Amino acid sequence: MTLAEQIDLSRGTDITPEGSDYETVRQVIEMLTLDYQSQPSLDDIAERLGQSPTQLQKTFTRWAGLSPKAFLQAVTLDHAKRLLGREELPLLETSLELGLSGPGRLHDLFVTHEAMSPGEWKARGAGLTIRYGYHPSPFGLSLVMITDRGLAGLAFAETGGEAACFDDMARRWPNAKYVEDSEATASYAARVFHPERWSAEEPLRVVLIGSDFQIRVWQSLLGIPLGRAVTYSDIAQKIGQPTASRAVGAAVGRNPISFVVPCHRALGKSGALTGYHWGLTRKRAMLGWEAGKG
DNA sequence: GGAATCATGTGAT
DNA sequence: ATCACATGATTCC
Repeated sequence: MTLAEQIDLSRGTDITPEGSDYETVRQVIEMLTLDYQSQPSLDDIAERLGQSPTQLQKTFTRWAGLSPKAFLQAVTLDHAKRLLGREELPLLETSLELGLSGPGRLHDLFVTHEAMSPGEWKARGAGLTIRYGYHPSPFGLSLVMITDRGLAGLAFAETGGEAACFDDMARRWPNAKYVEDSEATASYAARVFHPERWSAEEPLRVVLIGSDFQIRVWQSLLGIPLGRAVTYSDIAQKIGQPTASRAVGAAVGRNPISFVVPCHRALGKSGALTGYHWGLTRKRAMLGWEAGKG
């Protein structure tokens, strides 16, 4: 299925130009990653994509608000290390400090989160109705899942992989009742990828469905401001289990509300992007995209 | 710089 | 019980 067809399929969302640009961005990131030894230039890449460098320039500025050069820099290990920062400020202080510099910098104050009780978690979604729909996004086709308490799931489908994506999500809460309803999910989809539309007055409402440990990890992810990143061991320290960094990695990997709960801002201690449930390319794309917002 | 190896907590089976 | 991990530190080359 082509991207244009996917966008046609989506109902009730505004069709953003960013949505159709992702395919180009994805290919560029993959070429850079696969051929990192040969260091392909922008001209090389444009040629291989059958585009002119000028077209590519336009695509990047439209998609990320960044020139190709700045975008490529944003995707390097050096940049990731900078995101980690040097100083050892506790996360909350850091975010409050950065929050003073303007709207859109803060993450957690503009997202209200509510956790399911342990009992509800153990019931594996029994008694819960989850409505879902597919919508275009800057990072490919997204699957949005909501309950009446808020956004419960956000996932990404590869082209033609909608069913696999749905299964991946539905397995997490196997006893829930699933109803396709993209009219209901459209209002979430319209805001999720526009963090500048989140506000303290009208926060994005999310509901975390997971184990106690997972919820502690996900809450701590919500404290990472735009333009910053933390390591898995930072999170382990923060939740008071300093030797559990690997368990943190596992919990981060099971974050059901990707992007909104910014699990892409968790990196290895070296700055390496050690993994991403929806593909490392997408993690790079998110960090590059955010580099244009900060 | 790797590659190999170890200690490690959580959640699924 | 056992196993797979989106880790990280250490110890070899």
